[in-house]
Amino acid sequence: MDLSVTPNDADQVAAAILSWYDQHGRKSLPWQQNRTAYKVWLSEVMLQQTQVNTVIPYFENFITRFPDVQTLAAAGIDEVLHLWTGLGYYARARNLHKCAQVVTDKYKGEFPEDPELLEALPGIGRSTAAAIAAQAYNKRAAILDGNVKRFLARLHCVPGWPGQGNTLKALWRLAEHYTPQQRCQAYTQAVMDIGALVCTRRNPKCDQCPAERWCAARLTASQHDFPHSKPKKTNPVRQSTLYMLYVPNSGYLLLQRPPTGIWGGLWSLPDAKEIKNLLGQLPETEEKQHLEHKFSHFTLQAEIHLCTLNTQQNKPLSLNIREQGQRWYNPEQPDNIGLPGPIHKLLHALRT
DNA sequence: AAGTCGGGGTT
DNA sequence: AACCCAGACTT
Repeated sequence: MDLSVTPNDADQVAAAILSWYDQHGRKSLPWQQNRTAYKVWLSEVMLQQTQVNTVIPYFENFITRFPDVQTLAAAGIDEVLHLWTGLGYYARARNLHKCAQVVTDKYKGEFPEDPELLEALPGIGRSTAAAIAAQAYNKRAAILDGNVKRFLARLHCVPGWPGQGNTLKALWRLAEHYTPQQRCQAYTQAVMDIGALVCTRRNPKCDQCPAERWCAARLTASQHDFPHSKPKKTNPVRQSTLYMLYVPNSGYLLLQRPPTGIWGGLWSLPDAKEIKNLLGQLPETEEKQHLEHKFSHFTLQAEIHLCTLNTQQNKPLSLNIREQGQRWYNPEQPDNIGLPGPIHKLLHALRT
């Protein structure tokens, strides 16, 4: 690893990157139009571990429904999760909602400019705080997302994979080193664009890169060795039994999942234990389906039991009382709630 | 430091 | 099928 750079080098590299940005950088992304701190923040949170093209329609939906931070703060969490459904990492949506309320109440609806204050807000870490400060307020702050990690790891042949402590520390040091005092908004966008469009994971377009002449990996033809890839491990399989409990004229029973854990805050099907708590016994199954869903860190295999309850059996479920965390879901008149993709698919697959 | 938390795009 | 994506948060 070559950390023997001087401030003078950093200025030259930053100047080349800024010049590249003026010619080739992205300037028409939705959150770059009529830029506000609210739009920058919303986009940055959505873009955490999520690709640009995936985010765009969600961003548009959110801006239409919640045009400002006060509107988002005043909304119900179920509607926020509903609009977030499919984006994944639902803690982001809960933190987003909470953050909107803090900004509305504590900061009178104006996001702070200081990265340290931004980082204290829920759902905003070091890189996102810097991105908001730089993009919304043109403040000098270094970002380090996946794009920049790859770009810097190659530029200096930084060993190790970025999840490792010392590797991450070296990358942050480089990120701070190259971030210029001036035009930080453009620079920040530029390094992300270079990572996304030029210094790609495979087949990087080094001949188009403004930092080619300084790149240690390019010099040694070792672009493909950096950054080192994450050590892989096999994902476990978790098995479960879920019930599609149907009550005529009401719908399917859904339970709200606890705020933390998988599908946190979303509405899902009850498992056998939950059904037994509610009914005292397991109902007779009419039909079974198999569900397999792959998460990034485990595979879910579930047996789906279809059951219909007659009116007499309804009583233990307090049909006429809307219990906290329980609801009846009618696929023909769906509620605006957060519903995991595979559960939504199950509930809407029974079209006759 | 390691684990948890999604769903989708790309190859 | 494997790998990664505009990471944050908990343990």
